Amino acid sequence: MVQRMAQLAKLDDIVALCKRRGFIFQSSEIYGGLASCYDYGPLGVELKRNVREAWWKAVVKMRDDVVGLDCSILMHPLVWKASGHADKFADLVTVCKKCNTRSRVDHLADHHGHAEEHTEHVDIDKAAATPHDLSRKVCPACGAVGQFGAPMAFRLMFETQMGANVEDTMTLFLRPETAQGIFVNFRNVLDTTRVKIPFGIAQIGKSFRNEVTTKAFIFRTREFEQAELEFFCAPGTDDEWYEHWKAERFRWYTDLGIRKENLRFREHDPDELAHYAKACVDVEYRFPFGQGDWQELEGIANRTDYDLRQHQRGMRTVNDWMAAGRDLTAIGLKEEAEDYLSGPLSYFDEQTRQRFIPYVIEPSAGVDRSTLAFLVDAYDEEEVRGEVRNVLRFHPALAPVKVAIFPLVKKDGMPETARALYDDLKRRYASFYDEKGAIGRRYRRQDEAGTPYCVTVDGQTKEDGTVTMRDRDSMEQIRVPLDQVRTWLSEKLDV
RNA sequence: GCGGGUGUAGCUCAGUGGUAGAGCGUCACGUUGCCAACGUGAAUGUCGUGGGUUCAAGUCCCAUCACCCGCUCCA
Repeated sequence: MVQRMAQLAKLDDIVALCKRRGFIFQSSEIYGGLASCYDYGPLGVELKRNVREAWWKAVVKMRDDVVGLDCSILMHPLVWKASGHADKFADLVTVCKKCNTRSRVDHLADHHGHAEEHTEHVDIDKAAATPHDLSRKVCPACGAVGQFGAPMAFRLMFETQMGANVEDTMTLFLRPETAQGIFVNFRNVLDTTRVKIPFGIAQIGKSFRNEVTTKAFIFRTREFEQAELEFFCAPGTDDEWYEHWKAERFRWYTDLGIRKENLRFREHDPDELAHYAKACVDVEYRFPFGQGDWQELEGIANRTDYDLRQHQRGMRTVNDWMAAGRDLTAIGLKEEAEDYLSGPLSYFDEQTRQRFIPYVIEPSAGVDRSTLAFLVDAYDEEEVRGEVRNVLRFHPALAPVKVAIFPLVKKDGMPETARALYDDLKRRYASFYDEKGAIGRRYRRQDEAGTPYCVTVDGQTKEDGTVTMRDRDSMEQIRVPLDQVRTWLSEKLDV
């Protein structure tokens, strides 16, 4: 219990620090805020960019078998029919008046065990308007019969309208995941980049989900950023690649400074798996909120050949959709073709002379969640001479500012020398110059922003050409020749 | 959506129906010169928002927004 309180206090401290130092603000704050939405301030935007770049470097740049992509957020409505989101992302939910438990209407059974059939083509407005007889349904939580409130409709995808002319506007969805943009471009990439299976396509971008509840600061928000890789491989090699990406992705977090004891895998039980997934594991971080919960940072799934097969069905449904007046709820996906294995999204392997639908291993990471985890894990308070020192022990690659440059005092030519050094360093590293106030205060301010190194030009600089190099974590200082500062930093920072 | 809690300066928080406060931080000047130093001064408030009660509301009442905790939900 004591530990739990400490953890709760810790998240509060981090939220306060985020606000105080300009990492993360509530969205639309001066208007009273907008639920579940957050803005990244000057330091936060640098941190988040660094997280993205670290991911892109590890997943795309450092590999010969992965290429990048950046898709539009708005896509053809049938994409979401094929992916299953258009149906599964719209539910009717009711609340048991007795125990206040929420259940999906289509999951409720009466005491004979008959669940209402899950209709595949849900028009949420029609479904909400249709009377539902729940008088004999049993609450799965408390067993009460017929104690349900009126069903509430949930739209789990955001909708928007495309077209300025009211008469030919089309309802579109904001993507609930970036993955589908990759599947939809599989053929394009294959035809234009000379990639050969096994290979992956990576993308970082915003996604949107109308979560029923949001949670814990930026952990679960309705607008969020994903970093996703779809790695295409031959059936039969998928288990191997699944293990490969599990190891790669776990190591990415620990290489960037997440402590191993705060990170773990959680393998999904077979009955927990989505119907198309052969295996799925979450990379979880022990966040200091809730009960000190392990919470998902990233899911790594073996999605088999499901997605590409679904999109082959989707492609064949376009005419039906047009004929139905572009009404997504009025149609069903075309059945899978008999020769689907040689369909438009199949792959021909020249070595084995075989054609197949590739299997997909999908590491899907939450950028905002990772950013929060890096913040939480880096956060430290320590007592120095009776004072609390707040320090963010970021990995150099993630630190928003890499180096701060100070003149010890604002006279005797020190500002000029320091300024010249700053002008040189900023071309290579995110740098910060400060000549105001006591030196100790300037150091501490940088500790709180997570800046790994501070360089101070002092009286000795004029005499022997050296400056003080101060280390964030140990607070130790060494002297480095002015003209070797850049080299010295590159050894420490370019890791 | 339900239950509990919170909302006052940039941050942390005091504030008995009767003049809007403190500490920290920020800024300026001076001093000092390597770890949140000192002195002097300054700026900073839709008291979350909107109604109501009252001679008078930060304080009481109603509604609403946001955040936190617990349920619930969770491609």
